[in-house]
Amino acid sequence: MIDSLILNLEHRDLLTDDEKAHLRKLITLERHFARGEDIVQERSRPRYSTLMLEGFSARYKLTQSGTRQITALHLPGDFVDLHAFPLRLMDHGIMAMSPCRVALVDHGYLTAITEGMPHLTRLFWLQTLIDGAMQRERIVAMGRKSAKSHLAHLFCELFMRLKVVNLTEGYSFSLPLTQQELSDVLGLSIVHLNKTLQTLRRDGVLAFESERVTILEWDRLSEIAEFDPTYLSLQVEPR
Amino acid sequence: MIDSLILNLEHRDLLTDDEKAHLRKLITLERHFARGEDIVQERSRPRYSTLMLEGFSARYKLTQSGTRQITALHLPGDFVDLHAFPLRLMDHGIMAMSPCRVALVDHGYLTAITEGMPHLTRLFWLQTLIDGAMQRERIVAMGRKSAKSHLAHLFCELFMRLKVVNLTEGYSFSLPLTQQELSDVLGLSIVHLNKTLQTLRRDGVLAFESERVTILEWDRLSEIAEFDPTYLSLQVEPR
DNA sequence: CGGCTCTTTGATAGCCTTCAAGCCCAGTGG
DNA sequence: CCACTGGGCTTGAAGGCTATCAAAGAGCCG
Repeated sequence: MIDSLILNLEHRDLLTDDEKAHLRKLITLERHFARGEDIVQERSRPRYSTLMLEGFSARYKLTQSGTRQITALHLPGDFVDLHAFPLRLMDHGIMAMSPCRVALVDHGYLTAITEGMPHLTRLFWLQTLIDGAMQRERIVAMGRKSAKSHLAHLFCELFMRLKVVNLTEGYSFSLPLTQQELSDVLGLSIVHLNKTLQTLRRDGVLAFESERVTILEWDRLSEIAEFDPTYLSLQVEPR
Repeated sequence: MIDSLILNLEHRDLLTDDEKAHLRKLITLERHFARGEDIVQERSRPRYSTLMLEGFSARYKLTQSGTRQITALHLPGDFVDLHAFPLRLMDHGIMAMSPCRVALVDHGYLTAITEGMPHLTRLFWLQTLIDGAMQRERIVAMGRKSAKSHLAHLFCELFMRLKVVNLTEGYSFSLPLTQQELSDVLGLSIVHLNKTLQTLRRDGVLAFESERVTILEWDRLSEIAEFDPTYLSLQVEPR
């Protein structure tokens, strides 16, 4: 159940048995969301944080003109909404991109962790910092890379993150996003996203059909993306 | 000395005298950096975190082709590099954009805070989450707003943040950035940044000369920017 | 008065958006 | 079983925003 979160954390630091036990106690309340449903609404004040157990979700904002920008994608094992704990008031929404199963973790319980389990606190903090690092990569890609490179980068990142939680099969993984949704991640129009995707396919580095991505040539893809996984902090060390 | 950080935190939650006393003890080592100097280098493993006391600094990444993207600007009172504490290995650099005075805070001391001062820990965590919120705003602006709107948004944000630490005079503030540097923040070419800046000047909403910004019409500027300060978490409440 | 960096301007090219329409496919209902 | 329907995908064309190239003005410092 909670295994994905533990996998996520254990890729960054060692966990004691006691800490794992506490993590397992996190999940007292579970909820399901249908594709397209809001998991957390903008301007709400959640009293619990949500942890992804199954499915994909997205952090997003809408502009006045009604366009959408997705600022982050969240996978099983991501503590999606740890942000709401210190932030209190949500400045953005979180939507289920596929059928989702999530755990709701009461903020009172999180407060208790900050008061009694400093190491676990630092690891939770770390998770939100890695979110920040991923956002910085997105900013760099949006500002200084081509659409093709940006898209390649996104696939590289998703592959690495899904691998951590054992959701890859070889160089292939499930990605339940439409091209419209992908374009909202990259900040491109759907037409241009489609054409960019096709250049990657034509180059033979990638296949993407029926919600499944297969990376055909990792080396060329990561070269196109200028992908350097340092920012994902995938090293076990004392934190 | 440490006043700016305290101002920053006190705009988000109440601090006890004991907490303030601990904050004042943070600064044991102070350093100066010249404009253009690296405060923290990419791929380094800092043993201390840096806190801005005076001046502006920028978080940046370079691409293979040598272009630069600035992912965040940091002002006095910003705990710039709290990130390095749980992240350990820097995936980006931090550069002084003006002469800077910074405090170096030993990570051992921060660990002690996470172990003995849970509320202060949550407030430090909050600071990094606000950094994340600002990055999300940048992503939205880069992906779904025009250059003009994005630039206007940056000025709105800087104004609000500088106001918190008493570095504004009326609607005016010092901004020691060249247009080249501004263009690296927005992910635009310097030529286009210049032309965009001039449309804001021509509209009469803003003046920017000799490193000083004056907002002439806040309402119109924030309308152009679609600026909503919610993401800055400028509310005092229990965290 | 140079020499430097920063700013500004003009011209051209290209990436990306928008608009529009056709295609594919799965689900639905007759 | 098959036409119908709707969402998602694909393609083409035209236009606009932004990048690049180039060069001239402006301000500062030695």
